[in-house]
Amino acid sequence: MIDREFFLGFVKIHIIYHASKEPIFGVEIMSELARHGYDISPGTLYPMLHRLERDGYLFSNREIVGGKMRKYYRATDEGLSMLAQSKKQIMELVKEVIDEK
Amino acid sequence: MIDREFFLGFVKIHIIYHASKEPIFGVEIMSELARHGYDISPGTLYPMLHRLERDGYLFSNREIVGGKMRKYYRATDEGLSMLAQSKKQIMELVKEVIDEK
DNA sequence: CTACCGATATTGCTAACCGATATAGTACTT
DNA sequence: AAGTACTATATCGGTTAGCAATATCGGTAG
Repeated sequence: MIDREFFLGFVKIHIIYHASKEPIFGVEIMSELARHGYDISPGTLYPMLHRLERDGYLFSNREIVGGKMRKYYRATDEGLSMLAQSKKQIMELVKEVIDEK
Repeated sequence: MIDREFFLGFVKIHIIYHASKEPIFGVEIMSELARHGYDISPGTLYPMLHRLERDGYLFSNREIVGGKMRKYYRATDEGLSMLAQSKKQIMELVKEVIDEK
C-alpha cells in the first residue's frame, strides 16, 4: 500500500517527536503510527528503537505498568536537535514540493 | 552532518518531484540535492535511480548533449501518484511535528 | 506452579547504502 | 587516427537496515 522506503524516515521523525513530548513505549507507538497510515511490524520497530538509542537520539527506562513491563523512551538533547533539523528539512520539502511557486 | 537514515526518503521525493517537472539527469540532480543540504554520492544516487526506474516510478532515455551522454529520467504515472501520496504524508508530518497544536 | 497476557527481543534472509573505483562516449588536438 | 581531457554513468564489496515470523520475558491470577 505505502512504499516504505519513502517513509521510514518520516516514521523515525514521528518517533522522536513523540518521545520529545512524553515517554513512549513500543506497542503504543505502533498504534500511534498506524493512525498515520504506517503499519510497522515489531521486527522493524524494536531494532529501530534500539538503534535510535544506540545512536544517542533516545534513552530508555523500564517500568512496570498494570503488571506488565514497559520500556519507556524519551528524546535526548541530540534527539531534540535532530528534530529541529528535521523541521527545517520538512519545510524545505514543503516549499519545494507542495507550495508550487 | 546530516544523518542520512532520516532523510533518504526526502531525497527520493525530491527526485520524483523534479522528474515530474522536467527531465533530469544524475549529475544535475546531485547538485540540486546539494543545494538542499543533501550530499549524495554517485554510489548512492545511481543505484537509487535504477531502483526507482525498476520499480516503475521513473523512466529514462539517453541523449547526447554537448558531446556527453546523459540519461534523462522522467516520472511515470505511478511516480506521480507516489508524489501525491507523499504530499499527504508530508502534510500529516507538518500538522503533527510543526504546527504544535 | 503454570497458564496467560502484554510487551519486548531475536533470527535469518534479502535488499539498500555508499565511498571508492572503473568504464563509456564524444570532441579536440596534433 | 591515436591520444587526451572531460563529463557522466556504472559497478564493487563490505557493512548495515528492513522485516515477517518466531521466540522470549516478566508479572499476575487462579
